[in-house]
Amino acid sequence: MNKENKILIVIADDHALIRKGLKQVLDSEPNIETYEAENGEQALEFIREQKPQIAILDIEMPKMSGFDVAKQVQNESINIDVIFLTMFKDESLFNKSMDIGVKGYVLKENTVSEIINCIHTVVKGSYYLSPEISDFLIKRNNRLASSATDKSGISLLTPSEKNMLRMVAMMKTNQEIAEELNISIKTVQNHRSNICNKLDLSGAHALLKFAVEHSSGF
Amino acid sequence: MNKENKILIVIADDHALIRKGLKQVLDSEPNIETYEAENGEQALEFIREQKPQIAILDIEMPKMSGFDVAKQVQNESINIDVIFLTMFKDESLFNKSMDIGVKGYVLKENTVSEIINCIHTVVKGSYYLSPEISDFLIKRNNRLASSATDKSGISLLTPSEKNMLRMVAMMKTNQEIAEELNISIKTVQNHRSNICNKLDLSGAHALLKFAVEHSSGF
DNA sequence: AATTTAATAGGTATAAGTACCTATATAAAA
DNA sequence: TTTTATATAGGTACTTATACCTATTAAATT
Repeated sequence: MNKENKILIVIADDHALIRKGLKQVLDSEPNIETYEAENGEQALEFIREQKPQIAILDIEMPKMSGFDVAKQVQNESINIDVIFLTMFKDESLFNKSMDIGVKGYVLKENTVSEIINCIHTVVKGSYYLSPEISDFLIKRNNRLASSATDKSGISLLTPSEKNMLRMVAMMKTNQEIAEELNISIKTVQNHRSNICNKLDLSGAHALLKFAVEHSSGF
Repeated sequence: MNKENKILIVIADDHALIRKGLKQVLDSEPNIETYEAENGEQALEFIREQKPQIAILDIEMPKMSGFDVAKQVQNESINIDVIFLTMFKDESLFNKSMDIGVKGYVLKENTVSEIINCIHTVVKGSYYLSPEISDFLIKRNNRLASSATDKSGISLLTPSEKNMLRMVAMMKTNQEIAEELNISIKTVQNHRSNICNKLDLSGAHALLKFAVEHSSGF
């Protein structure tokens, strides 16, 4: 089954030089067809109309950033793999990118062959990150998996409060927790309230979110 | 302060060809000194006696695997950065490697320049992974169950329903989702209802629980 | 042309969680 | 001994989510 009829790729970067260079590299590949956009708006328009399989987006762009394009694409449930091409090794930017489902994250400082590699990897359904970025990912992973980054305030909690958190993390309802511990549901609610105050949490599901994200740390 | 007096590196691989090639590449770098070992035992012996800063270990080796060397080094609390050089993109092997504190993971199929890059990154205190490997880490991070758990019925969902699930997994409230997508909260509620029916979920937090646990699968 | 699916939006009722209070018994600490 | 921290329980008001309903529009299928 030859399904690679042609991979249609939109390239969005406000620097003509990078855009042209990238286009030249990609055009030398068989089965790849490219379209250029010089800002996010143009890219999004093309994505909506032509439905390319892949979007290679510069993050920093006028009118609409690559980040905004990726978010919008996700909101509209458009089936496209997004690859970010950026100059900055910014950790929080990277984390946000992962949150909105970006499949590839390549640094401009890297070799041109890397972007080809990235495209092939993403087409196969995998993620691709520049190795310099993988450090962030490991840290991110370790943050979720270890109590070393314990500055969250969990140490302020009493034993029963920690126990409560454990059960909240299992997504048990207050009623279920109350029954399991043979205490009143009001007690459970009070514990939750107290925990929220100690951890400075507020709003719907705030505690549940915290509990799930830190479930390894208590 | 010139702290790079010389980086001492031990290379352990049972294939002389790879060993020599690697040595040649590294010796062309300034400030790097190499020692060769043709199996894990030799490598460990050298590590104990000469305390090199970095060990580049093939995982598959006779007598003692690179994996065993890394574990032993960790047990003896020897201060050394371990880089695995391997042929296999094996996910469980990679996960185990992360658990024993390996700092770099490079595939042999990759360019020789990658290993140089890896060494510099590791020396600076960061992690380095071949991009093909970072995919594993992302999956690990997304706390995925295997693709076998894919039988959960997610394939029954429409694109907007999957999108809804993504946002539910981020623990956004219906109100927040509605605002972000510029649709009525009732639409959001209906989507949730439909998803619950399709996935045969019911009860408090059932959807949220599902979404969080399967957040890698959509 | 008729039917189905997807996305949209509304109604009504109930259940669950959050916010902010008070209050008591007990054990540990100042 | 008085104070403080912890675990317990209740009240009240409000917000959010769930469970079933109906219904319209557009797009895709039959």
